[in-house]
Amino acid sequence: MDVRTRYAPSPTGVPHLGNLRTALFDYLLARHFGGQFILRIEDTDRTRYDPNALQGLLDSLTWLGIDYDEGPDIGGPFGPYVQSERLAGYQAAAARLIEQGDAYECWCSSERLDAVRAEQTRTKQPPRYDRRCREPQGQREARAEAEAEGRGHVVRFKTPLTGDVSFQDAIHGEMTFALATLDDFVMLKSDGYPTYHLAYIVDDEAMRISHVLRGDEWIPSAPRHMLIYRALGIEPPVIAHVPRVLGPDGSKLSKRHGATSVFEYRDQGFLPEAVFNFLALVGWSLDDKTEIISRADFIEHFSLDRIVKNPAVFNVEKLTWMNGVYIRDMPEAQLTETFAARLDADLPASVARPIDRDLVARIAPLIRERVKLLSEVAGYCDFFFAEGLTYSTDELLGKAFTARPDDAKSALESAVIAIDGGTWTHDALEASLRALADELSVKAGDLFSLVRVAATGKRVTPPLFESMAILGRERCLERLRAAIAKL
RNA sequence: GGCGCCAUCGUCUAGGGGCCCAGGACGCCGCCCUUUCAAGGCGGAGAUCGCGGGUUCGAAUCCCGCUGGCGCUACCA
Repeated sequence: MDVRTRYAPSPTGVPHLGNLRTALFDYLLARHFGGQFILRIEDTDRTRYDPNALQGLLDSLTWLGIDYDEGPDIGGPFGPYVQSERLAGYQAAAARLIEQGDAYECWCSSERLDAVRAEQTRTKQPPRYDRRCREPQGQREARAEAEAEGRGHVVRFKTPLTGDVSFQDAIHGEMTFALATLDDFVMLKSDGYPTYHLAYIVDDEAMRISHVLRGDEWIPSAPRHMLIYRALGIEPPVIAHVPRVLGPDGSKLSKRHGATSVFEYRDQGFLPEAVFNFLALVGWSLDDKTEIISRADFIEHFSLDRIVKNPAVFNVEKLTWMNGVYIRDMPEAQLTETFAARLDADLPASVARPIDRDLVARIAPLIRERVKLLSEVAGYCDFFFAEGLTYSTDELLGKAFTARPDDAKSALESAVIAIDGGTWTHDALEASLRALADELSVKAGDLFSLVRVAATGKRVTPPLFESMAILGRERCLERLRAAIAKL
């Protein structure tokens, strides 16, 4: 069997991490079996439609490196890949179901539906459609009312009143539901658009989808879908209800938990490779110990039966750690390019553009193991680029010299003398300053801190002597003298 | 209210009757390394496997009940 999976998001806003995780599983499954991964846009809800969302959807997949074989922007043999352009198919399916006696027109007004539900809720009855239009008599009356008011109708599925429906879920196993608890759900809305239930089934069939992965909030709807498959004579695809991604408080991941959009993570400086790795590991694992897994290995080893059933809380801390791992493991050329691009965005306008690639290439090895997020890069190395340093005398003196600024001043003066004539290399600088500390009977660390702030304007920096070496003799001495002048 | 899903360290997870008085990772704590901060190394705390029954010589693992969390119950997906 050809494995064909799809990611079928609704263009209603910014792509959500939870959806993307499911998309990732779809992608991995398709690639694992050498099949196809399809992108389909489910824009059947005109009230929530956001014209800007499509681009976001596309961009999020591109950023994560999840490539699809068929989709709205690239076409494919089963297009169009946008549901609003496939209305005829849903309408035909609905018509066929009516003809078969598996569905019927419902002319009830939403006001009546609301009233019915309100009454049911009040009397502690399960709220659901009372099936007025399921009977010819009721339907005639409702239709007359509707036509008098100029309203249209919906098409509802005629759910059998008794019996069970069962289906096999690839993750949960066999599931059985009593039909008596279901109602006659809407398949086609009065605006002629289908609901999800009809639309996805018609499209999956048309697009030869073999596996459906979706959030487990769909489980309660699955029996309806089985009914439609049966009525339409369609062999259901493999269905896998995957656990959802939750916020730290155990509720649905949402805005108030922080970033839910990939773009926010991208902007904070997470690497797509890290997000990919992390996301693939929420709800799935390779074994009992492997955390860092390449895309190729995910594809090689991915399988539905290692997806867990329970929901997962999104753990940004672990993502952040993982991002650091990916930064540390990145090839140097790529690292330089990544850092440079980020610096280009983060460094103040006063720094000349383009950012000096050679300089970044020299700095990158010094800071790579300190950086967990790209957003931290500038903070670690802006002093290499900036001209004027801003720091307070307190910062300069630190704990060691706060009580004796004069000693600090003379120490810096001696430092200038000690290093000015020597060779300007890491080793030479360190040797001179260590000797000086000895000579002054000052702790090496204290002297280094003093020089560090003078040279970089910060108390926390990349390794001092390497930094000074990169800074160069002129700029470094100039900064030390500026520090002396402050004291 | 009805229907359903889920349940192992704070979090992500391994485990599928004896290998588990439960392994790994993040985070946390300590030590080492060390010019700051990291990274790295070593070590530690942290889970009576939600609770109660049952099956079994033996249960985190199988069964039942309960509890809890979550979801669905729309002309949203």
